[in-house]
Order: sequence, then C-alpha cells, then structure tokens
Amino acid sequence: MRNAEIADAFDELASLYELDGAVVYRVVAYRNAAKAIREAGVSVEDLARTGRVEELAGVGKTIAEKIDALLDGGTIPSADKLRARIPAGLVEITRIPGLGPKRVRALHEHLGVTSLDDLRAAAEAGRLDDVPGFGKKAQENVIAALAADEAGESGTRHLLSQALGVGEAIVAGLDPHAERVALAGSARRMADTCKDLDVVAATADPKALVDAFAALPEIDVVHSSGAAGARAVTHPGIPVDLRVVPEAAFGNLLQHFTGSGKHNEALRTEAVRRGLHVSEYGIADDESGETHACATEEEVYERLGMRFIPPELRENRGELAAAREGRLPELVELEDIRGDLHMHTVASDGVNTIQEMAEAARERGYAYAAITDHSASHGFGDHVDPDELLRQIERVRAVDLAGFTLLAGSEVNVLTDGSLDYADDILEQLDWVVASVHTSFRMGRDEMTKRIVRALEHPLVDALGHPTGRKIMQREPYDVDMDAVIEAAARTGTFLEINANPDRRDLPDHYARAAAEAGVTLVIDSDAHRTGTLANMRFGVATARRAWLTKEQVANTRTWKQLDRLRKR
DNA sequence: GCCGTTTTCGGCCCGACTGTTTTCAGTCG
Repeated sequence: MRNAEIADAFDELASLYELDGAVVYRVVAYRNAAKAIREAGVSVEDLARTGRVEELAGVGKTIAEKIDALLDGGTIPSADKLRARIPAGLVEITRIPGLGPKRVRALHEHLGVTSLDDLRAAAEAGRLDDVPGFGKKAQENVIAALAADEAGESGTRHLLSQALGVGEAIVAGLDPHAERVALAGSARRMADTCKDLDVVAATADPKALVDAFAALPEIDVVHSSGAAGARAVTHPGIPVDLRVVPEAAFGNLLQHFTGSGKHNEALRTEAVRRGLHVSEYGIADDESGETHACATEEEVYERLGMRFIPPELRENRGELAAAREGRLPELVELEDIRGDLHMHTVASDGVNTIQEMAEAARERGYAYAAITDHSASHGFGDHVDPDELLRQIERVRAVDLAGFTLLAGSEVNVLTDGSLDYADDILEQLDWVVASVHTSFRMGRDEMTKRIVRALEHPLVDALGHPTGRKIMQREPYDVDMDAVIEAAARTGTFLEINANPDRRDLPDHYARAAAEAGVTLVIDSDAHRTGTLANMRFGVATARRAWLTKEQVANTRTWKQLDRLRKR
C-alpha cells in the first residue's frame, strides 16, 4: 500500500472523529500522523512490516496498530464503525468555508442534512434559521459558498511558478510605498502549489499602503481592508492577504506568515516550555512580562535559541531540532549550479536550435550543458532516429563557444521491459544519457519497478529523468516502488534527476531527501524546451533545498570533469 | 492520541474575524 493511500485513510479517520465530536487533540493526532506518513520518503508499509513504524514522529502504539489493521484487512475497524454512523456527505460539507465540524454536526442533528444537496435545499427554504448558532447571515453565506463551489472557484491551488510571478509583481509594486515588503507564505517556502499569496509589509502609514495595494494592476477586487491589512483577489484568480505592522515587528510578522502552520505550531510549543510566547507581534516573556518585537527573522530564531532556518525547510520535518543543535545543512543555491544536463531543441519537441540553447546556457553563467532530445521511439512530436542522432552528435560537437562545453546527449525512452530504444553502440557515442519513462504509465507496480530498475542497471544510463512521472495537480506518479528505485540508484551509482519544470518538480522533495540519505547523488535539470525555460532551474533548486540537499549531493554543482569522474561509467 | 532537559500523566500555539450573542464559540490561517 502506498504512503499516500495510508495517509488518506488517516485523514479520513480524523474527519470522521471530528464530525463525531471527539476531542480536538485526537483529531490533530490523526492529521499529524497522516502528514508524517505522506511525507515519509520511505515505504510506511515496509516500516510497519518490520515493526519500525513508531519511528515516525506522531505515530504511537494505537496508530501503529491501526496501520497494521489497514495493511492486513484493507480498512481500519474504528473508521468502519464511524462510517456506519456518519454520512459520507458530511465530510464534503466541511469543505464549505465557514462550516466546520461543529456546525456541520448541528446541521445534521437539527435538519437531518447529509449532503451538499440537502444543505442547498435547507438554505433555500430558509430552514437554517432553526439551527442554534445560525442566523440570516449564515443562510446567505451558505448559498454564496455553494454557488462558488459549483463554479469551481473555491479551494483551487495554483502552481508555484504562477503564484510567484504574481506575488513578485505585487511586492515590486508595493516596494516604493513601504519601509519593508516581502512575499511570505507557501510561495516563500517554494512549495509545489499555493492556495493564496501572503504579502507582509512594514510602514508608518498603513492606510496609504493599503490604498496603493488596491490600485496595483495585478489586483482585481479588494474584499476587505483595514489598518492591519487587506484581502483581495488578483486577476489570475489567486487570493492575496496583505498584512502590515510597524517596522520594529517586521521580523515577527514575516516569520509568522511564512509558516508553515505546522512549523509555527511546533516552534511555539517548544517556546512555551521556556516561558516564551511567540506571535506575529513579538515574543512575550513570562519572566519579565514584556513582549519583545524583532525587526528581523534572524532575531526571532536567535531569541528562541536557534540558527536561522531557511524558509524552504519550515515544514516541521526536523528543522527545529537541527536549528537548535546547529546541524542545519548548508543548502545548495542556484549560484552553485554549473551546468544543465537536460534540454531539447528543434530536433525533437523544442523550439530553439542547438546553437541558441548553448548560447542561452552560457549566458546564464553555466560552464557546460547537454543537448538531450527525445529518442527514436518517442510516441509524440518529432523524433530522432539512430542515423539522425549520429548527425545530431556531429552538429553538437561543431558548436564552438569559448569557455563552454556542449555535450551530446539524449533523453532515451525506457521501453516497457526496461530496455532502451537505442542500441548500446549508439549510446556509447553520447557524452550523457538521461533515461525516462514516457509510455505505458499505468503498468502494474511490480512490472514498473522492474522496468525502471533495469534501466538504472544499464551501464550507459547516467541519470533517470523525472523519476516518478507525476505532473502536479494533473497526473499521479507511476505506481512504482520508490524505495527499490532509490536502492537501485544507490547500488549502481546512477544519478536521480530533480526535473525543474515547475509542473513536475520530480523527484518530489520528500523522495529526494530519502534518496540523498541513501547515498544517491541528485542532478537538477531544467528540461527546457526553449531558451526562456532554462530559468526553471530555480524551481529544481528550490525542490533540492526543500529536500535538505547540500551542494555536494547535487552532481551539477561540480565542473564537468569532476562530474564525469563521479558517474558510474 | 502523542509525548517527555520540569512530566509515563496532564498537558497539548496564537491571534483575528465572524456572527451570534450579552460574554463567546466556532472557524480559519
């Protein structure tokens, strides 16, 4: 059973208990366990089978037993019992903004509501008034929320690349009007997706700043505004929260709104034990009775006895203990990247020539790049047959740019049996080989695992491209045993790619971290199909940073000569 | 239900906002 499936089961169990009226701490415990399972990086089923599942933070005896029951019988008995009592539609209703577990329970008990349709009928008939705690306003809100839900306007997440574009424009637009302004939230943490944008600012004149905010070209409509900030929606439909404080507390505000929620929760729990209470306004000290405002984030962490934690690490995945003990990794940076080893040209589905891609790569400051067009059997777009590949190699070798090495490579398809679609005598003539799965995504887990492991075992495969095949919010990863893939990469000395395309970011951060811990070297590639998208490298580096990777764990922070010596061939 | 440089029991982050209330519970981030 996949980690995601086990995690889903515990998220469902949490929702069921919540609707059943269980104490919130129990609900929180199940949610925390679900998060730990989802982000585990190694197979939780394997951990459970070997009696090690309680090593996960947030998983104790009871949840370990429930995992065993789930793996053996396919369901969690306590969830079965709750499901018999709590209609499935109620969980759906809690997704309506403003309707949490308590109020949904009240709707169920007083009106017999069991689904979104029931809720709509009750609201339109004006029967919500009969429920304690519900008034006229609640009725209006429910009707509006149901309409927004039907129009698909609620709860949509946005790719980081889209959110960042808008967020950075807003920050630039506010910059002349504020002492300090910065993007916070999941965008600053460089998460895969963002629900909204959080912008924080410091100024002595909040009113003027809010007015400037409302007048920005990116802002479509402002929903509410006051001295503390404003809430608005941008033209691309991304909600934005602007929060304003005096400059003296800017560090607290930035720290608070960068999150993550889980990071802050754990940070504060730890602080309370030392008599300190952290909020967006400062750090309150029980002993002195005073609240100390921090102008910088560095000071916030310092006062809590920790090193500064880079935003990408703030997910409550062990960063607090590491910061306290001074063992945070020195994370890889965009400036460390010396070359890009996966890009396409007009020879397959790219839009620029070899020369153009090479020049653009050199302009980015790289010392080397590999041209890796798709291989012969590629099922879509143009393709490169073996004879054409030999001519392509000649064309690549003919490019002469001072101080820059252009490598002849290929993104070779891994066929369904794990073999490659160029013969070895062709592959041997290439400087660099990325092997990728592009067909038969839905094959069974064992078969897919064998297929990929066989490709990793090929002596001429330097790296495995986009190893899970996921497309963020569009396509699930292949059903593959990633533990086995990581083990095979470590054993054979094959690099695993972090594909930097913002809708892939593949390997995902939790697997990249597990891979590095298993001794695998990662390679971060843009997979650019035009000169402009070479700049996607930043998203790959962000994923690497979220995976706690250092410069040493990333192959292409090295010179080509050093990298050549590091690889298996 | 989890967890432990005060604890194996008794705690478990912090504040804003909303709508419904005469002082607060519920929801959200």
